[in-house]
Amino acid sequence: MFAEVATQASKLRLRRGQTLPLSLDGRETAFIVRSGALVLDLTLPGTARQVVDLLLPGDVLRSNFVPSDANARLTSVSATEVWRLRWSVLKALAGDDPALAGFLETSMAAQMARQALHIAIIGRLTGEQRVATVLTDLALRSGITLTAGEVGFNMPFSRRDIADYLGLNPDTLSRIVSGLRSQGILARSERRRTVVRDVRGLAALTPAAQSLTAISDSDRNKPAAIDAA
Amino acid sequence: MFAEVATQASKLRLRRGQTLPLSLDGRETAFIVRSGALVLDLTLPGTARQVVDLLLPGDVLRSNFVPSDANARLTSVSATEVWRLRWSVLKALAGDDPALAGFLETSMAAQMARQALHIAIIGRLTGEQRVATVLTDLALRSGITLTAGEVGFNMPFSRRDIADYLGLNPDTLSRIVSGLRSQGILARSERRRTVVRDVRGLAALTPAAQSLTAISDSDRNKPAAIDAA
DNA sequence: CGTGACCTTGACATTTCTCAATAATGGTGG
DNA sequence: CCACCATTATTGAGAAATGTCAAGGTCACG
Repeated sequence: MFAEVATQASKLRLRRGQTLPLSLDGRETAFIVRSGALVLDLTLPGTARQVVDLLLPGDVLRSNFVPSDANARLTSVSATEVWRLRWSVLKALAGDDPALAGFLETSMAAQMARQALHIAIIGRLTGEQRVATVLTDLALRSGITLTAGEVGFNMPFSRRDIADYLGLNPDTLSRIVSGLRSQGILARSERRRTVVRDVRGLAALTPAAQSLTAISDSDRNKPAAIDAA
Repeated sequence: MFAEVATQASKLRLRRGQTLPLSLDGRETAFIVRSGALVLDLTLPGTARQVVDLLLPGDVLRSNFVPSDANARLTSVSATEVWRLRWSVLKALAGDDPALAGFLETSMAAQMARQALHIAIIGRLTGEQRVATVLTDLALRSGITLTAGEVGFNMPFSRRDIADYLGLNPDTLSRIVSGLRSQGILARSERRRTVVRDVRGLAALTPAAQSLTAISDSDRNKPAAIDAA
């Protein structure tokens, strides 16, 4: 379904750490993540940065989804392929292709719902609950079952990225992760990879487990996932 | 521009405290706030509720903007008029009316941007900064200038609503508000009304002042505001 | 004029942050 | 392939912010 989009988009290949400008010559821009991972962050004056979204393959971002004036950045955290095009162009394509229009609308609604959940997570969960939540989320979105109860996934995000996503300090996050390891929930894993030893135990720690599963299930039907599979 | 929508929507009049179901017979629903104020909240199992959005006249909400499985509620906090219709119907109307389509798209992008800001506020600001932020926001969105530097606005939201919006507890919020009063930034005001004595002083307390002003300025151009004026 | 909801405030508990020291990791040039 | 360096991660101790609990006050409404 992305064939038409592919002809119109610039295909950007980014290395770890590269930052993309959010808008091109002041006009609204759309980004489609094809592979790798990026973070969208926002830094209010005088405060620590806040990661607003972790973007994985299939995610769509519009520059207007970010407060226009704010100091927002889109940064790749691994080798990444991103398609970029003017929003007006993508919208025109969607006008001719109901499947694409539906995909964009669903994707956007899902993103909004995800943001709402993110607010509840940051606003109301304890540190440990937040960490359990993001790990569960990543496991659902990009995990591979290793053995019964064990799931592994790539972890392109640094401690700082995850901490900033959760509204915690890196120090606090590190302590919490150590705690999860000593509880036997996480394995002592390599740098850019996480292994969850006890998926049920992890899920039991997060009040959002059910919501995440629901979002994940509805995502499985989305064209991008099928397209990528 | 809402003439056509008006013929299709059910016009709901709610009293303070009434809760609306978010979806009608399982299908996606759209709400347009015409007067009054509502809160959209979300409660993860075993945690305090989190208010995800404060809805004021002109705001548009779609039921899919909320995690489907989550325990979400839309509650009126004052006498309110809300238009409700199926999203499919509203979408069809937008298909025939580019102005409406544009309005919906802008409104949605603004809402997403607002959510992103909300995440940064909850994730990274101190209690006092959060309170200053929400007061500035309300002053910009619904305030009336009284004298130079003084702005008044209706405050339909309870302490609990605001606390839940900011991810604080009501006790802490109350302490912070008392502190702002003793600093001379807020006036000792009536129950459902707030008077800001020193708008500049208040704005100086929030790192998000500039972002809020930017959003507010772009909002002034939106049809609903003009329409309501 | 009594009742319940909402708000304020104090004392204390808990969580998270800050700062600093140390360790581990990954990339680079010799 | 190794030594070095910058970056990232871990951990401890103490500080600061926020939460919890409890008591009392205020307000609106019947």
